[in-house]
Order: sequence, then structure tokens, then C-alpha cells
Amino acid sequence: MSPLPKKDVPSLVKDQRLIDKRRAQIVKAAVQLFNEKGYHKATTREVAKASGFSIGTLYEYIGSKEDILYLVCDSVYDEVVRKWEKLLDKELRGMERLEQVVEAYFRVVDVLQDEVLVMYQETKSLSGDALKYVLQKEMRMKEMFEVELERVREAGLITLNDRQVSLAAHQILVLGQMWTFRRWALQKEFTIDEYVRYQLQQLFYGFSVKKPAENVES
Amino acid sequence: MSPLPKKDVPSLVKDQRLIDKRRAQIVKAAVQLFNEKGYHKATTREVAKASGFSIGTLYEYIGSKEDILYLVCDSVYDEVVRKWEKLLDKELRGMERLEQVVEAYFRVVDVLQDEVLVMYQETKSLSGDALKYVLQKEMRMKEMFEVELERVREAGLITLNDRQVSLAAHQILVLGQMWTFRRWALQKEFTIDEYVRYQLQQLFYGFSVKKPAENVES
Amino acid sequence: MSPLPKKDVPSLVKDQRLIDKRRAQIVKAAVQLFNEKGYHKATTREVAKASGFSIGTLYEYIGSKEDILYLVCDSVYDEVVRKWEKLLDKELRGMERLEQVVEAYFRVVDVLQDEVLVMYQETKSLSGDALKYVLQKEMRMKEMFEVELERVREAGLITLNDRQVSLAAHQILVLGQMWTFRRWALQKEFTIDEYVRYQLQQLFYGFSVKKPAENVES
Amino acid sequence: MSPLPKKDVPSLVKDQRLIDKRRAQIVKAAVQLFNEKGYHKATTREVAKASGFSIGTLYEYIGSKEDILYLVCDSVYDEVVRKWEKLLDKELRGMERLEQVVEAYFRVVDVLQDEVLVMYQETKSLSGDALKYVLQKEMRMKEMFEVELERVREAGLITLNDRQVSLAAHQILVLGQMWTFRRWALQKEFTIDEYVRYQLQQLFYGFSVKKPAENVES
DNA sequence: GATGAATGAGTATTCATTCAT
DNA sequence: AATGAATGAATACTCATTCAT
Repeated sequence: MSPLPKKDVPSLVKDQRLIDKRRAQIVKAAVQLFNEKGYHKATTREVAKASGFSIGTLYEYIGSKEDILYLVCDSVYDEVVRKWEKLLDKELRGMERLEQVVEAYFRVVDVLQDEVLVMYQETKSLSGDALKYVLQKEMRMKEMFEVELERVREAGLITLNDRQVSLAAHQILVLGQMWTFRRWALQKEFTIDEYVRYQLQQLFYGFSVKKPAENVES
Repeated sequence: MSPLPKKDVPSLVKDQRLIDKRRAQIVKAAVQLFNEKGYHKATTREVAKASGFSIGTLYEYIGSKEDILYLVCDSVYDEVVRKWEKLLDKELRGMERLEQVVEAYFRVVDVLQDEVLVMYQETKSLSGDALKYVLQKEMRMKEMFEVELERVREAGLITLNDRQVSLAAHQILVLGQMWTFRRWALQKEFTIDEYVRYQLQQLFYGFSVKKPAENVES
Repeated sequence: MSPLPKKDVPSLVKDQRLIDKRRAQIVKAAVQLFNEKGYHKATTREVAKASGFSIGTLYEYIGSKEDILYLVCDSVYDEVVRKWEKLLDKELRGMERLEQVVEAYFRVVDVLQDEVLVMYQETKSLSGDALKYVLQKEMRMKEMFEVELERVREAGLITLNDRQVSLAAHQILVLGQMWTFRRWALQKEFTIDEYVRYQLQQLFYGFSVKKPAENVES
Repeated sequence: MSPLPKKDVPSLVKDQRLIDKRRAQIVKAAVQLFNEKGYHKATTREVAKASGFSIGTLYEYIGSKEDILYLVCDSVYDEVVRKWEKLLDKELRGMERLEQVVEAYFRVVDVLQDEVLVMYQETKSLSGDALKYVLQKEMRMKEMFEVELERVREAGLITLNDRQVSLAAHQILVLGQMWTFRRWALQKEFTIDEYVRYQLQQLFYGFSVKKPAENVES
């Protein structure tokens, strides 16, 4: 898929190599900080310090505090997708492929917990273009699940209509995020392995209703 | 169920009737404001003004800005439960009962969208006791769903183990909240009626897998 | 001596008997409060509460917070003088009379420690007329000592010129106050009895220089 | 004598040279301001403005308003001692030495009137450690006088017991401060030269009682 | 490119005072 | 006379951002 356009984050520095390096430092520091205290309570000074340079230098690589948040959200998305694709075995087909796609996503979220949580909870603090771009990435991810669901539907393995497929794609996305934003409860009850197993079961078979009452969807 | 303990919010005013009235005004104003700009960007002066009184008066009824957020979260929970219980038809049994419980919850969330969204997104900004009390209320709601699920399980209508029941309860809760925090996408695609129908379908029957691959849970 | 004019403190209440009673309550409460936290850190609400009535009632008897301080300073002075005069034995004459006058003053200060300390430390927070009236009372007290000193000088018992007499009167006044404002140190080292004894000795005989070097005052 | 420990006043600025310079500005401005309106009525913005920089800059060099007061008290003490020591002629001995010590102290107080007055009147507004450290400096000064008094006593020039020496040291300290806190009266009546002369006379010889009545101290 | 001192608009909170009941 | 709810000016302190070195 074609990479989505990114919001332009201004920098006073010319060397693109350096910009990338410094911004990686910033994102790493910011993720940790935002996790601990939240975006609003973290100060730019703290981000600079945690990034390993001065406040002045920080502002050589960003235009505003919000840019930091944008960089975080943007790069978290990229990393999730990168790691996720790495996990996929291209050979699988059918339900197994779908299972694998979902499981891999959940496992990446587990590994990038802090990152995903921050992106998830603070995205709403973005404004204007930044928000637009990040939501586009959200939608792009959702579409990836949609594509997979359509594939199994075309193979005749599931019987969902278009709208149900779309909703299911949202659902998968949210169930991954849920592993982070409800971790205060879920991670006391379940390991990631259990979470993957039970959620797959739930997604595929629901409550395992024994004697289907009337089918809700005619 | 016994009402959960509440955090003590200090007030300089003695008349409890008046306190309740003013705090209701505050909560109403705060919900709207926090929805528009978020908890952190809303100022106490704005809350006071939107509540219809001066900043000084606001502080006669709360001890700190965080108290406002606590009042919002606490009262939203109470209102959700109150409205929800009102919708329930006590006559129903079995899967129909469960269906109704979930549907009623989704519909209440739809009606109280702004309130639920604020509670949902800003709870994390609470600290100390306030956070503890609000999370207790979250857990209490989850337990309500758990009880319903156990009931149908005991009736032999579904085949989930204890942990799956717990997870499913979390899930129902989150699917309600999801209707608010993804409304930017979902509410463009679905009406609340559709959302209810599809999510019930999904919860009960999953993807309607045609030829069950190997069952994930042995 | 003719009573000095007092600053007019406005009251909405007509009954002078009641005014006096309430103001006595206010002064008593204020002295304690100002001692604990100082005039600026004590709030009018606290004064009202400690006085035994509401903030509204407080303002029926005073016009402003500063009036409270004025009432305190004014009444402390009056009480010091009243108690002091009570202690004096009118029969004494000469140095014994002077000794007694000073000793009685020190002892009254000791009894009214909290009151004197507040008056002493917070007088400077008064403004305009209030300050003027209180300083007049200070001067009046100083003059009382001056009169006594002049009396013994006229009896030929001491050899001080007019200016020295005036300074000595200031000194006596300050030595009394010093017992309160340095109590954190003095009252660990001395009892009031000792303080009286040593200060009288010092006032009358100085350092007990053995072989008077050249006399400083020709 | 070993310098007393100082309370740590936090600064966001790293250059110690600059910190010292800016704090000197702050102290100078604060002394003037506190003299005019008192510590409580002076605002931090006023201090900043009078210091020649913005409120933000002020807070780069202090942690709280109280720190300003602490800096004032602390530096006033240091300056008094510094200036005082400069005035002392190390050659003098005996009563002349004592006379000189006291006189020099009074003269320094006269020069640093505003500073001493502020320190004197506002010290009580300090809390916790700050107060502790400032009172330690007070005690240190008192001990300096004590040492001098003991020296002349050992030379057999005066006949005071240990406790009288201690009290006399307090007294000298207070007589210096008195020149500032009663300046509204004293400085109308006396020049500093007169004040020095009369107070020395008083300290050394008391009221010049002609025919010692009974000696107070046996 | 890096630094960090300077800036000042912005914000939560307090508290003396008023006034309707 | 007494009450206490309402008011809003005032104030300490923060922090994103700039810019001279």
C-alpha cells in the first residue's frame, strides 16, 4: 500500500539523517514520559532532558509541543505495521490466514504496549491536520483487517455482509487497543496467550450459543 | 447491589440540597466543555461560567479542578446504571434477557454519549482515591454483565468457561464505550439500531464461521 | 491622663453593649489566631468561626479586616495599662518606685504575652489613621516611663539629661516587648523572675564596670 | 567562625556566577519593596519588575516567594557581619574593644537600616528550615557579642555572671535592631552619633544611679 | 547545531467583602 | 441581628516558546 502523506513538522536543521535520529530519540523519550504522566502533564523540558539534549535543541527539531505528540502517534503506527508484517507467514490461506493476522496484531500490540497506549489515549489531543493524518492511519489499519475479512468471505468461509465486515474490522482494531487501555484489569486476569486464544474464539464463534435462538440478522 | 463508597468532595456550603443542585449544574456544564476541549484545556473559569456562576462560587462546591472531573465520572456512571435499569423488562429470561441487557446498555450509552465519552477519555487524568473509586465503578458494571452471562451459562445456553465469561463482560463494556470513542467513524457508517443488531450478532455468533476450523479452546 | 481618641470602627449594630461584647469576643479569638498564623495568614472566616459566629455577623461589628487588627492593638494597650496600674503600690517613692514601675510592666507583659506579641509584630500592618492612633498609645506608654524617670532625676537619684531620659523610656518599653518577641530564646534561658532581676540590674547599673574608663558622656 | 549551613534555594539556571548576580538584584529590589509595603503585600510580579526582569525569570532563580524572603534575611545577616568586621580595629583591647564592637555594630545597622528592618520584621513569616537557618544566624551574632563580653569579664573589667552576659548579648543585638524598628520615633530625636553615645553609656553605666540603693543582684 | 537564559501569557485557587433572606 | 451563599479581584506559580551567544 502507498504510504500515507505525513504532516510537515518543521525543523531548523538541514541534515535529514540527523533529523531522523534526533526525532527517534524524542519519540522514545516522549512515549515513556507520556505513559508516566500523560501528554498534558509532561513538559517540553522533561522531554528534552529525557531525549538527552537541551530545550533549545528540542525546538530545532520540532515546531511545537503538539508536534511531539504527532511524531509519537505517527511513528507508533508505522512501527506497529512494520512489526506486524514481519510476523506474517505469507503462505497461510483461509481462516488460518485470518487467525494469524489477528493474532500477530495482538502480539505486536502487546510488545508495543506503552507506545500503543499513548497513541491511543492522547490522539484526541491532536488538532487540525495532525489529527486528520493520524486518523487516516487508523483507518488504513482498519482497512487492512477489512481486506483480510473480505478475502475469507470471498472464499465462502464466513457469512458477513459488507457492513458487518467493516464493523468487524473496527472491532479487531479496538480489541488490540483494549489489551493496553484496560491492562489495569485484563493483564491481571490473562496472559497475552490466553487473551489471543479467547478473543479469537470469541471473534470467530461468539458466545458459542448452543441452540441458536432466532438469528438476529435475518 | 450496595452503593459503592464515594470520594469526599469538600464544600464550603452547608445546605446539602443546594450542593446537589449546584453540582448537577457543574457536571452538566463540565461534560459539554470537556467534550469540546478536553479536561486539560478547559479552564475552571470556563466551567464556572458555563455553570452559570462565578469562579468563587464554583470553589464553594469543589475543592479542586480534579474534583470536577471526579464528579463528572461518578455521576455519569450512576446515570448510566439508573437509565439502564429503567429500560430492563424484568420478565425476560434466557438469551432474550441477555440480549436485552446488552441492547439496553448500548442504547443508554448512545443517549449519554457525551457523558460516557468524557468519562471514558478523561478518567485516566484522575489521581489517587478519585481514580480508585471510579475504577471500582467500572468493575462493578463489568460484574453486572458477568452475572448475566453466568445466568445464561447456568441455563446451559452458552459454553464459556469462567475466564471467558469475565473477558466477555469486559468486551460488552468496551463495545458500548467504543460506540462513543470511535463515533467519528462508526456513527458515519451505522445508526445505533444497526450497531446494536450487528454487535449482538457478533457477540453471540461471531463471524458465523461456516465450517468451524479446529476449535481454539479444547 | 486623658484617654486618647480612638479610631472610629463602623458597626451596623446599634446596641453599644452588644458591640462591646462581640468585639471582645473578636479580639480574643483574633489574638490567638494571629499568634498562631500571623495577621496576614489568618482569614476573616477563621476569625469569625473562632469568635463563635458567622462571617456575616463578624462584618456587623467591623468594617474591614484591618479593623480587627486595630481593635486588637487598641485593646491590648488598654489592658496592659489597666493591669499595670493595678499592680502599682502608690506608697513607694524614689528608686523603689521606679523599680516597681518597671517590674510591674515586665510582669504584665509576661501575663499578656500573646497579646503584646501580636500588637508588637503586627502594628506595622496597620495603615493610615489606625496606625497613627496605635503609635500614639505607644508614645503615651513611653511618656509614662519618662515621667517616672524624671521624678527620680528630680529627686537627684540619677544623672541623666533630658534626651537620655527619653531614650531610657524607649528602652524600658522595648525591653518589655523583647521578652515576647525573643521568647524563642529568652524564655529557654530565663524565668520571668530572673529576667526582671537582671534587666533591672542592667538598667540601673549597666555592666557594672569596675574602673570606669573615661565617661562616655562628659 | 565556620559559615553556617544555608537552606538550599532551587534554581533552574546552571551558571552559578549568574545566579549570584541575579539573586543580588532580587535581594536589593525585595528589600526596598518589603520596606515599603511589607512582605505580604508585595507581589512576586512587583519583585520581578523591581529586579529588572520578568516574572518568569524571577522564578528561574527561586522556588517560591518565601525563598525571596529567605535570601533577603540570609544575605542581610552576611552583609552586616562583613561590614561590621571591616570596621573593627584589631588593635584595641579591654573596654575600648567592647565599646568599639558595639559602636561598629550600631553603625552598620544604621547604614543597612532598610535591610535590617526587613529582616527583623519579616523573619517571622519564614517557615520550617528557612526560619531555622535564619534564627541560627541570629544566635551566631548574639554569640559574637557574648564572646566579647566574656573577654572583658575575664580581664576583670566587668562583674556579670554567665547568664547576665548572655542576656547582655541579646540586649546589644536588640538595641541595634531597635534603632531601625523604632526609627519613626528615635530618628526624630537622635542622630546615630547620639544614639551610639547614649546607648553605650546606658549599657556600661546604666542610669548612673548616684547612691546605689540595694543592689539587685547580691 | 547546540545551548540555556529570558519571556509573559495563562491558570488554579484564595479570600475579603456584600447582601438577600 | 444573624446567616451564609455569592462574588470577582488578586496572586503565586508554570511552561511553551524564543533567541542571543
